[in-house]
Amino acid sequence: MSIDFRNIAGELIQHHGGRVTAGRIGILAILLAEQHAITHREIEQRLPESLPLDRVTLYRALEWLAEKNLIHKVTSDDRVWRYHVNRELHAHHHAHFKCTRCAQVICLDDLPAERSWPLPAGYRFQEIELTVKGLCADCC
Amino acid sequence: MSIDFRNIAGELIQHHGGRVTAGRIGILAILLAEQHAITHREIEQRLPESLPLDRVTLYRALEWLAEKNLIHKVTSDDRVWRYHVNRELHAHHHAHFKCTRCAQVICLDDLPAERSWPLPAGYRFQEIELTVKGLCADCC
DNA sequence: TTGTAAATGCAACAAAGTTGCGTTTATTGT
DNA sequence: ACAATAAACGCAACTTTGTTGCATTTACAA
Repeated sequence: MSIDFRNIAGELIQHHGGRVTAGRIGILAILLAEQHAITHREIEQRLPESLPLDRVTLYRALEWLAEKNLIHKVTSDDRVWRYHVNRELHAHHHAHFKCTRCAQVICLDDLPAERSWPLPAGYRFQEIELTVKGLCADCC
Repeated sequence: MSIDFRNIAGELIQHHGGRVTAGRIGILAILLAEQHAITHREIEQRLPESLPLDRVTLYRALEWLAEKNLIHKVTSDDRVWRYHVNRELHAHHHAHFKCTRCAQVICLDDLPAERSWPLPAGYRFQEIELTVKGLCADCC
C-alpha cells in the first residue's frame, strides 16, 4: 500500500470533519488504490495484519465514508455491497459492469445514468441503477 | 385467490414436466395474480393457512419455476430477491421500477434492455440489469 | 494534560438463502 | 386399483451479510 494513498486518505477524512483513525485511513487508502468496486470482505483481506479491524468497525467506517460521499455503494445480484471511491467522475450517478464469471465490478463512467425514463402515469423518476453484465477482459 | 389462477398454474406446471403439487400451484397462482414483483416473504404471507409451506420448499419451488422460465428473479438493493411471473412480454430482458418509499417493484416492459452498451476493450456484453428508482403513484 | 464525543470492539442478533437427509407423495406402469 | 419410484417436501442445521446495544478506548481540542 503506497504511503501516498494513506496521506490522501488522511487529508480527505480530516477535510470532512471526521476523526483520522488508523482504520479509516487504511480502508480509504485501499479503496483509493483499487480501480474496481470491492466487497467488504475483499477490503478485509487487503488490510495489513498490523491493522486487524472488527467487521462492525469496517461496516461503520464504510457507512461513514459513503455518507460523506467519499465512496459509494454498488448493488449486485449476489446480495453483497461493493464499495468504490468517488473520484471526480463518480460524483454523479453512473453505470456499473459486472463480470458474470469472476464477479468483478467496475464503474462505467461514460454511461450517463441520469436522464429520466418513461414511467407509468403518476410515477416520479428519481434515479436509475444500471448494471451491464458480461465477461471482463480477463475472462473473455 | 381465484380458482382460475390455480387452474392456469396447474396447467403451466404440468406442461413443463413438473409434478403438480399443492405448493407449486399455490405459489404460481399467487404470482399470476400479482402484478408486482414480490419477495419470498410476501409470497409466504399470501399463502392460505391451509397450505403452510416450508421456507426451503418455497425457495426450491421458486428456483424450479425460474428454471422453467415461468417466473424470473429481480435483484434489488435490499439484498432480497423478488419474483415475477413471465408473461409474454417478460420473455425478453426488461427493466424494473422500484419505489424508494414503499419498496414496491414493477416491471417496465416497454424499456428495451437488450441493446449492447459501450464497454472497455476486451469486454464482452451479455445483458443489462436496469432498475429505475423513484416514487410510485401511491407514494407520490 | 485532561475532558469529551467520536470511534472501536465484542457479543448477540436478524434475515436471506443453502445443504443434507430422511419422509412423503404425484405419477407411471401394470 | 395398486405398487414402485423418482420427484417434492420438511426439518434441522448452517453460512453469509449485515445490524444493534453497550462498554471501552482514543483522537482531538480546550
